[in-house]
Amino acid sequence: MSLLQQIKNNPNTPQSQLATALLKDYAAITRMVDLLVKNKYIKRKGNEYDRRRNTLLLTDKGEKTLKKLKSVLKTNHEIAMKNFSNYELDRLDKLLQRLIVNCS
Amino acid sequence: MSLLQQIKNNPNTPQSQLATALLKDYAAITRMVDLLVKNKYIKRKGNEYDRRRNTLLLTDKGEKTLKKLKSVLKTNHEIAMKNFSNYELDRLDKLLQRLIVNCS
DNA sequence: TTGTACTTAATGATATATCAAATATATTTA
DNA sequence: TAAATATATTTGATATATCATTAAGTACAA
Repeated sequence: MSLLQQIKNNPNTPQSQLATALLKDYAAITRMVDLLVKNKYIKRKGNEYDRRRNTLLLTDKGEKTLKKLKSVLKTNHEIAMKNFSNYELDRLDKLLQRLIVNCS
Repeated sequence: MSLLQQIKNNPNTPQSQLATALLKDYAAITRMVDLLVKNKYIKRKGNEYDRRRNTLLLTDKGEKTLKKLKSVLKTNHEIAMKNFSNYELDRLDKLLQRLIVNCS
């Protein structure tokens, strides 16, 4: 999902950057892209200016699926956040941020 | 680690229970046990009363490693929890519990 | 007792991740 | 500009997880 979204936002995002965004390594991204291409969610095109790179384009199927995914994820998010006030959400966020800082 | 600890606490814990504890499936446990046996952290013995089951025993190597692991994990825990008061910890715990309930 | 259903663990097929090495292209430098 | 270096992606070997199936043992009712 985030992969499709990222690709949609910028078809020229280098895969290295996708890897960072998804917390995976390059190879994992290559293989995810392979799968998405194989299942016709995206198309791989050569990048015009740097022939090492790929330009990745969502197909119609990819666009449709992304829309559906978004709606499902929105619902899930609402379910997860049920009965949380903005204040509590902020509190949780801050506590987790501190945990992350401690661990890094 | 939790696997070694569980085994140490009760060599007769059925592997299904280990699976639940580690949030893995049976097959994963079988393979982890295989690996631990192969690398001589534990020994597999037949269970006296139910021949389908295994009794798993820590070797000396397993015991030693568990001790080291514990100390490392303790340190990590302290690092992660640095500057958290008991109150904050409780707060975090409660918020996360609610999240879990919402999602289940 | 025997036949049926349930449990426990192991295995096979497959999916997805990593690390290390290879490949292809771009960029820098001598 | 040629050679060295750097960057982007892919590929191969391997690790670890899952699901579905199988095998072996147990329990228990007819």
